[in-house]
Amino acid sequence: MTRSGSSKGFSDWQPLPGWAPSPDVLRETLDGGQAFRWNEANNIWTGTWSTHCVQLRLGDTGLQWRGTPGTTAADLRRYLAHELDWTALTNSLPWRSDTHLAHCITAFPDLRILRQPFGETLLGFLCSATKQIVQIKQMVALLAERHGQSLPPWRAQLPLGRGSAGAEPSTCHRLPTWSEIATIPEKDLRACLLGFRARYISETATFLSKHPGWLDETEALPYPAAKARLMELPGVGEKVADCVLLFGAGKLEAFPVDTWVLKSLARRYGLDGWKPAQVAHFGRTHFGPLAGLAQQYLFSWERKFGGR
DNA sequence: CGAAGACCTTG
DNA sequence: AAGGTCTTC
Repeated sequence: MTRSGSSKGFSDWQPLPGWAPSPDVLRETLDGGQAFRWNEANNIWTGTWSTHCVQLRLGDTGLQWRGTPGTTAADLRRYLAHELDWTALTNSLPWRSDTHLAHCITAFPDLRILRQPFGETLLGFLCSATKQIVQIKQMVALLAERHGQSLPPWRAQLPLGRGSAGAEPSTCHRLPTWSEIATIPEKDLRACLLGFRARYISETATFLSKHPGWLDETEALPYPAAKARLMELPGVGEKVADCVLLFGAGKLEAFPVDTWVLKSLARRYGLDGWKPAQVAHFGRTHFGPLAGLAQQYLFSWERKFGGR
């Protein structure tokens, strides 16, 4: 390695104009439950999606990035949904008539919704049932490490003897594709700490490998049709389908109702005792066509400040 | 239909 | 109990 400033096969640091989140909001966006493949060390975030591995840091001049060869600024901008005007989108939420929403927005300025690869998002949220983010990240990391292709630029760069065990997680492996997962025995999936989710993932993989194009077609459908189709998959209910469409397809009208959103609406909107389906209906009508973005503000606030 | 239980595993 | 889904009373 002779290029100055590079390490582990990365390019040099480059500015990424157009987004200036605080450290907390950067963390909330990358590691707040939308995605499960970002890890922070020494104020540097390392993340992987598709065949891309990228690092982000907040310097004096703003957000900077570097990536493995083959990863362009355009790849990163797409992942970060950089082409959307998030200030304008947030401004169009009904915060003027909703003081709690206004409060949440103020608490997480510049929060945004990621645009992750559709299939990988599905895999992540199939792992998510009754699990916390740390555990979901653990499962996904094991899947990548044990069953995903390693990303070439990193392989030769890994230190032979690691100083501190586990300091660098599986960020140098891509996730296995659905066709690859279809060939993995269920017991090997369970060995990745998937538990009962292993059967869902295995059956989904079998279906998807027999129906090439099915995922792409689903992603391209309008929200209601896409959601109905996703819910045909084993292990995909309302909540998972909405998460996949919101975080992996840019469908900002999707309004996932998990325990945090349930708590938020019960506590801050007086919807105590309402069931998830009722809360979902309230959310879509009250927050409008960008309900998913509103959901993310409520979710982040409730998790960070709401307690219990 | 709507409310419980089961489903894996770990902190 | 944990960011659910599916099956069964």
